[in-house]
Amino acid sequence: MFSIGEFSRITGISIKALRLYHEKELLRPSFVQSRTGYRYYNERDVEMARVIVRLREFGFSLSEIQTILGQYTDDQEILDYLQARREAVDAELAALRNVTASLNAIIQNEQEARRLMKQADYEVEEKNIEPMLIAGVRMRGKYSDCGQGFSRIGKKLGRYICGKPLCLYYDGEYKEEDADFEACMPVRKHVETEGVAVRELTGGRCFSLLHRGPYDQLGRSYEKILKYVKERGLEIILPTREVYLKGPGMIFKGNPRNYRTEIQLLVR
Amino acid sequence: MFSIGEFSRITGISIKALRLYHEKELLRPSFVQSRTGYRYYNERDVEMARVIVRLREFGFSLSEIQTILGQYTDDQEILDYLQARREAVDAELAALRNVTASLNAIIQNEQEARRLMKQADYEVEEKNIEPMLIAGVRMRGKYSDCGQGFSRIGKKLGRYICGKPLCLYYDGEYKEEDADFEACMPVRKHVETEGVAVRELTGGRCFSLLHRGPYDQLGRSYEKILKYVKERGLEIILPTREVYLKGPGMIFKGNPRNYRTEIQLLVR
DNA sequence: TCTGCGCCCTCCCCCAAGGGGAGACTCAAG
DNA sequence: CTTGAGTCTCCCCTTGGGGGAGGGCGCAGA
Repeated sequence: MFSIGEFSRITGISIKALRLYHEKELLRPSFVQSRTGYRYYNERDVEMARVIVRLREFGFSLSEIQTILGQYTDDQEILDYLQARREAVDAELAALRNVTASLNAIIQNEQEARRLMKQADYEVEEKNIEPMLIAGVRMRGKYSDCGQGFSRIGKKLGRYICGKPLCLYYDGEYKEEDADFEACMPVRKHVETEGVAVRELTGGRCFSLLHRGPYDQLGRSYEKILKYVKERGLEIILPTREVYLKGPGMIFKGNPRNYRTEIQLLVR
Repeated sequence: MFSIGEFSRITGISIKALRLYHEKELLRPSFVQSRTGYRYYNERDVEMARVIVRLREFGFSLSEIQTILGQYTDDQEILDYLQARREAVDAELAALRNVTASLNAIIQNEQEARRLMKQADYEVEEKNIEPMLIAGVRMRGKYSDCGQGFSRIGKKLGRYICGKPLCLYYDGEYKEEDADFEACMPVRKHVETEGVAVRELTGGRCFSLLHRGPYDQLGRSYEKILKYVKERGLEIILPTREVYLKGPGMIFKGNPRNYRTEIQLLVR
C-alpha cells in the first residue's frame, strides 16, 4: 500500500491529478480510510496508472479514457478508438504542417527583406536579368487590384513560389482606370492551372531603380529612371516590370515608408 | 460602422470572441455608445481583426497577440516572435509524430494478431523458416525477466523492428532459476549498439505448434510437440524458439487466454 | 398604443486538466 | 508531547470562449 505521495512518485502523476482521477472515477485508490479520507494505492493501481499515462500520451481525454477503461481490457478491443485517435492526430499534424509552412514563408521573406535593406543604394543601375519561370494572371482595370491576382496565384501554386512577386505593365503610359497588367510570381515548376498562366519570362539587358516608400510615390522614381534611360537614347521593351521586394507583409500591412519596389526597364 | 453582429459576419469571429477581445483590449471597437453600451466597428477594425485571426491561426495566445499588436506594426519587427512560434510548432510536430508512430505500431500489431486469430488451427505443423536479421539480448536468470530484454531492444532499435518478438532457449531442458535465453526482435537494419547484438538467425526445417492461452500452460504444448518430434525420430537443434504472436499488449496486459505463442523446434 | 421581433448588453456558470494555496487534520519519529 | 512532513477538502485561477438568463433598444405591424 502506497500513500498518495509515494504513488505519485512511482507513477509520475501529480497528486493533484491523482485526486482528479479519483473524483472522475478513472483511477480509484484500492483503499480509502473513511475516518481520515487518506487514499492508499496498491500494485495493481500502479498498472492501471501506467495504462492511463499511456493513453494520455496518445491524447485521449479523461472521459475517453474512462470509457476505455470501463469497458475493455485488451488492446485488440480498443482498436477502433486507436484508429480514430490516429486519424485525429494525423489531422492535427496536417494543420500544424500548414502552420510551419506559412511561418517559414514569412520568416524567409522577411529575412531576405532585411538583407536587402542593408545593401540598397537607390540609384539607377544597369544589370542583366536571367529568364525565369513565372505564373501570371493578366488583368485589366485598376493597378491596385493586382492583389487579387497575387492571391489567386498563391492559392493555386503557393507551394511552388520561389521569389518575390512582380507586376508587368503592358501600357506604355500610366493609366488610371483601364490599365493592362499582369500579376506574376516566380515558380519552381511548370503546373497547368486554369486562370493562371505559367511561362518563361525573358531576360536581358535592364536598367533598374530601387524605389523606397509608398506606392503613390512611385511616379517620382519612374521619372528618374525614364530620364536616365532617355538620356542614353535607349529603347524600352514592354512590358515594364515592378518587383515588390518589400510590400505589405503577410500579417501586418507594415509601414509604407519601408516598402521597397524595384522598377525594371528592359532595353534593346 | 458595423454593429457587432455585422462585424462578426464580416470577420468570421464569433460575437462572444469579439466581446472577449474587447475586454482583453485586443481589439477595441472604434466607437462604443456610452448610453447603451453598443459596440460599433469600422473598416480599420476589420483589418485589425484579420491580423488577429492570422496570428491565432499560427497558435499565438491572446496575450501574445496583445503584446505583438501593442508594440509592432510590421512583419519584420515580429520576426523573433515568429521564429519562436515556429520552434514551438516544430516541437509539437515532433511530439505528434511520435504519437502517430506509436499508434501505428500498436494498430498494425493488433491487426496482424486479429488475422492470426482467424487462421490458426493449433496442430503441429512442419514448415521451412527463412533466415532473418534479429537484435538479441542474451540473458541468464528467470524466463519471466525477458521483458527487460525486449524493452532494451525497443529503446535502442525501436525504429527498425519489423516483426514479432521471440525468445531463444539455449537449455535443453526447462530450468526454473538459472535459465540461459535470449530476447530477440526481428530488425530491418544492422545497427551497432552496445548491449544488443544484431545478427542473422539461421532458418531451416522446423516443427511448430501454436500455443493458445497463458504462458504457465506452455508446458502442455511443449509436451505435445516434443512427443510429435520424438515419434518421428528427429534431432532438435538448440536453441528452441518461442514467437510471441500475441502477448500482453502495448497498453493493456490483455486477457492471457487470448495469448498466442508459437513454439518452433528446428530439426536437422 | 400595444406587442412582438431581432439585436444588443451585462452577468453568471460551464468545459478540460489540472495548478496554487489556505486552513485543518494526520502520521511517524524523536 | 512536539514537530515537521504529508494529506485532506475547498476555493479560486488558467485559456478561449459557449450557453443562457434577464433586461435594454429600436422598428414594424395590428
